[in-house]
Amino acid sequence: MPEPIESHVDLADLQQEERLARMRHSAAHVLAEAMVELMPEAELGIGPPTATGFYYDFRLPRPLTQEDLTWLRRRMRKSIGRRLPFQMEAITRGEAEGRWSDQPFKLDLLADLEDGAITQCTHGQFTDLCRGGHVNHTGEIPAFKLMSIAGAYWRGDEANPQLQRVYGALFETAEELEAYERQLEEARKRDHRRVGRELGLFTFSDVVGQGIPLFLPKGETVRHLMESYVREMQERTGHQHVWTGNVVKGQLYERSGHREHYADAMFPPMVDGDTEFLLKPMNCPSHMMLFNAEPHSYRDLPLRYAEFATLYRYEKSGELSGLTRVRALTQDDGHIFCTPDQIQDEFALALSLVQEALETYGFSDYRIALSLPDTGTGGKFVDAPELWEEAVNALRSAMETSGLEFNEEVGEAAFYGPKADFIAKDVLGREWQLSTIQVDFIQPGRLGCVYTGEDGKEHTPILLHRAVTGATERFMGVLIEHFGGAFPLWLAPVQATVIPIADRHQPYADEVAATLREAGFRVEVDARSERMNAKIRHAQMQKVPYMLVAGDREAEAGTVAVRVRTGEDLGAIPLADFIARIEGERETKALAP
RNA sequence: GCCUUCGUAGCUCAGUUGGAAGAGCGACGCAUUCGUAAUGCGUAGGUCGUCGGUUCGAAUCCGACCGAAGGCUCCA
Repeated sequence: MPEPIESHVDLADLQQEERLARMRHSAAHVLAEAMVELMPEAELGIGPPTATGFYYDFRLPRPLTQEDLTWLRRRMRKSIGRRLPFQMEAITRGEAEGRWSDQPFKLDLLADLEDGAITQCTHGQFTDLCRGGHVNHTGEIPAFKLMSIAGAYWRGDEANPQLQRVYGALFETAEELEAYERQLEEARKRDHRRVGRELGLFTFSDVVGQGIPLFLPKGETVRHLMESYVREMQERTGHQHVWTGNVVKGQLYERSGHREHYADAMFPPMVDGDTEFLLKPMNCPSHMMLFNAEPHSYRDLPLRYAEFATLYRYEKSGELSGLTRVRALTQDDGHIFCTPDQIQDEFALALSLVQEALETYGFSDYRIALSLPDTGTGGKFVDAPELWEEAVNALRSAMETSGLEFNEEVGEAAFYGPKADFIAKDVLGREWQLSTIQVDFIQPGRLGCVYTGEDGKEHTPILLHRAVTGATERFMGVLIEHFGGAFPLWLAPVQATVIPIADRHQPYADEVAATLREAGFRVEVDARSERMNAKIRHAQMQKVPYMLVAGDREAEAGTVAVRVRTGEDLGAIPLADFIARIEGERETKALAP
């Protein structure tokens, strides 16, 4: 008879995180119990806690329906009402294999477990292979809701069978659960796909193609401003801008090694006789060819090339998502050719550009991953241990000097070197990689890049790949959600709307607009035959930073009555004073008016 | 790519058992000339995603395709 091994825990004594994890994982057990009752043939996968609840994966004889979720929830409530104790027991491999002989996924899990470390958990009539971490009894499972049904591959691998995953949300109180649902609803309102349509920024066309965003005039204005900002920063820090076209012979990527590593992510080739052309999915090889166009001395280094390059990547259709995952993207790409002892300074310079940009956008909700090779296994990483070590040390040291917090992720490096990625979350909590800085000591050698050293001999440069904001499209998507569409003045596609109160004020409104345009501002006049209230409402919903009301009093005095997007009324201000105010705001790229 | 759900006007959506395609917002026109978040009246706008099938008859049922959303990471 197996021994009970988990003793009573006082939930109140636990850290909230641990307590929630126990509650969520326990709820997953109860879900599995209910599922087995609904469909006795169900094959069970895993049921871990998540950041907002839990899930459980099942292989089932038929697809789940909404009605099933309702039934499962009721059945779970029943178990919870019975306050069934969770009992952990150690069992032998033999016992486990006997119990789950008809449960292939449990047997698969069992194969990875050490003898003596096999435990199971029972509540009521239901027993699951389980490492532990529960509440004492089902009555301690608080407010939860079954949220959605999704497909998920066993162990996340598409070579494995696909299971049905039931997602649940779980919080300690009903109020918190409701707050979570309200927050989801709020997030949907900020979704960049929705805001992008409402503000007339971008669209998609079935006829043009999947994953190819089309930018409307206002969206292109924002794009252009974002890129101009990065261009200005790059010029200021010694980068030279270049341009290398959209199509490249496939042969180049064979030499660089990209074809071997990224073939799946490239559009199929265009064939001309016996030459293949590819839509350019990355710039590095092109920039190396630029480097090779001229002889270089060590005195030229570091040499910093930058390009706003439109790239094409054949992302899987199911992965495409708004502006954050597209097939046509524009990278603010840069390649820095340097000597090995310049790596650390150049990495630090790249870091400072990224930091400056993120700060300008008021962006603080991101994490930094330092991606390192999986030492020992070799595998996809090019074999050059001393170079890897040198590069990893330079990056670590630069990261530490910068004072930024970062996590090291082993095995995540690019095939050509280690890298640091800046990763932000969208409103739905999904993570997207933005800025990136990568060290490359492989490709320059493959593509024959050389410089003449102090010693008069040829040397191979080190290459730094870096993108300040990453892809303009993705960064814009994240920015739209970050600002909820209310861009700071310098970035707003329309910076002010002039609102004539009656038709007779239109000439003055036009005059105001002309003066503002002369000062370089983007201004619209709302000359519709609408009441002022309606025009204000429209400008508010379009998130225009300033509304300038022009009526008799203003026309008489040469002023504008200024309403800020925040709702604040600044009253009548001489036009020249208003211009001075917003010139300052534009100059400093102020986040708030 | 795969799983689930979905596709009706520019947008948000309604459309009963298969029996004459609807609303609000937006657009346009006319009237109104208004002081800080929606003036009134009117008009236009749809191959019901596409193609095929079942049927006397299809937005509705079936199939294929196209597209979109969520998921395929958080290790029993």
